[in-house]
Formats: sequence, structure tokens, C-alpha cells
Amino acid sequence: MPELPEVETYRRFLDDLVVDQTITALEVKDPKVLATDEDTLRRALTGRTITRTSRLGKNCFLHLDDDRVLVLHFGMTGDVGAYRDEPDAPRFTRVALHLASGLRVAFVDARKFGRIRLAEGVAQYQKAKKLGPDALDITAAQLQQALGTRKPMIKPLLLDQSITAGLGNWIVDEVLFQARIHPERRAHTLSTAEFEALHAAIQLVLSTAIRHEATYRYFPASFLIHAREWDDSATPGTNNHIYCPRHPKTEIAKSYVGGRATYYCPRCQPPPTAAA
DNA sequence: ACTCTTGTTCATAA
DNA sequence: GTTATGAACAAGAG
Repeated sequence: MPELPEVETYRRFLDDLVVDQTITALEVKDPKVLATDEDTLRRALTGRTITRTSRLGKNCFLHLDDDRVLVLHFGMTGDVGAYRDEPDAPRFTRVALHLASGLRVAFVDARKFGRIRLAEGVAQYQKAKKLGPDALDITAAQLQQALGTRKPMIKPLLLDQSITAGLGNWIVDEVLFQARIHPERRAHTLSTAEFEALHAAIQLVLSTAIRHEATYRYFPASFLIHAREWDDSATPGTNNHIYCPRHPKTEIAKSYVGGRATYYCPRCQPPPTAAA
């Protein structure tokens, strides 16, 4: 789940609970998700106060009162939760921050691809991880600058966090659908107008997703997301959801691009041979 | 029992 | 340095 809109939703949830709170203890239920040594982390966190939260791409930051930051990356299945008493700890809680308020903030991650680490600051972490500008901040011109001369297919490039941070598999499909660009188009064949459409689509998809707190079933009917297999709104036995929102008789196609499951409308998004 | 997966990183080779 | 591909990580969901 955790692409940019999910992480922004987690950040807002955490912000209300942790800002101005002092960390009284670090509880590690599974050290697998720690990218910083447990003892180092415990010494760095205990007694510190969280001053604010922020986000870059799919990373959430809790800023400490010594200007260092706790970095939360949620992998494939990460989530956050809050509880007071141990029996109420969410299933798959891997780490919990105990706060002076008595609340415990849970880092929940069934699949354990998520990571928690300490960093000297956001800038230092961004450089170390080679993260590009946040997908909500990048401009159409920056996008064209970064991609206009690149030969690979547009979809894998949009997933590359060093170009712009925050876009994941389903968002890229949604963005390309909204921009009417085929996922296999080579980046250097896109026109300036198409880069502008791409930028507008990124803004539309991300702002819509954040507004609905990344709950897919509330997204507009004009979104491709409803054609994905795991969409709850898909009614078993009916196939309405597999059609393009713009072309009720055209089925959404599924293929693999860059090794990732990819959905697109063959009519809205003409393949490279026909387009460029 | 078997396949699939919302992310990242590394290895390998052309 | 760029590009392309595959594997690995771990474990639940269907």
C-alpha cells in the first residue's frame, strides 16, 4: 500500500499523536525492520522530544529535538497504529515508540520489507538514498529535463525514486492513464505537451488520493484504479470494472512492464509503434 | 499446493 | 556511465 498518498496519510495520523511528545521507551518486537542498530537507536530516541513530522516521497520523518530524524519507510505492507495497552497492539506490530502521553505508536509491517533508521537530517538521508524531488514538488520542466533524453520506457523511469520520489506501481499506471500515455513509450519520444500532461496527471492523481486518504474505493469513477483485481469495488460475477472509464466497451489490458504488473487502456494509451 | 504482490537493492551482463 | 533483467528479501492473501 504505501506509496506517496498512503505515507502522507500516515504522516498526518502520526503528526497529531507525536508532535511535542517525549519518547519514553523504544520497544523492538522484531529487529528485522531496524536499519540502525537497536542499542544505538534506543540511546538516540529515549528522552528525546519529537518536534515535527515531514515526508519525502515514500519516506516519513519524525524530527527530534537534537535535529536528527527518525526515518520510517514502509516497504510493501507497512502501516502505522496507536494503542495504549499491550493486548491492543495491532497484529504485526514490529516496533513501538512509547510516548510520555501513555500512547504507543506502532510500526506495523506484515512482510517486513519496511525499515526504521536514524539519520542526521532529511538532506543527508536524501543524498544517501539518492532521492529526487518529491513527486508533488517536481515541475513539468524538471520532469522533461530529467527524462527527455532517456531511452528506457516511461513506466520504469517514473518508478525510479532518484528521478522523482513517491510514485509506485499503481500510481504510475493511474498517472499514465490520466495523461493518455502508453507505459512502454520510450521517455525521449515524449513531446513537451506530453510532459505537461504527465505533470498535470501526477498532481491530479496524488492530490485526489491524498484527499481520500488513499482509500481506493472512494476514488472518482474516472480512475483506472477500479480496474485492478484487488479493488474492493469490483463485484464478483460482474465484469463492469474491467472496462475503461472512458470507453465502456474497451477492456483494460494487463501486461508486465519492467517486471511489474501494468494496467492500461489500449484505446486511450496508444502503443509506441503508433504514437512515436 | 500454488501463485501473486503496493518496494528496494544488488548482481550480472551487454 | 547506461540499460535490461533477474533474484532476493518475507509472509500473507486468495
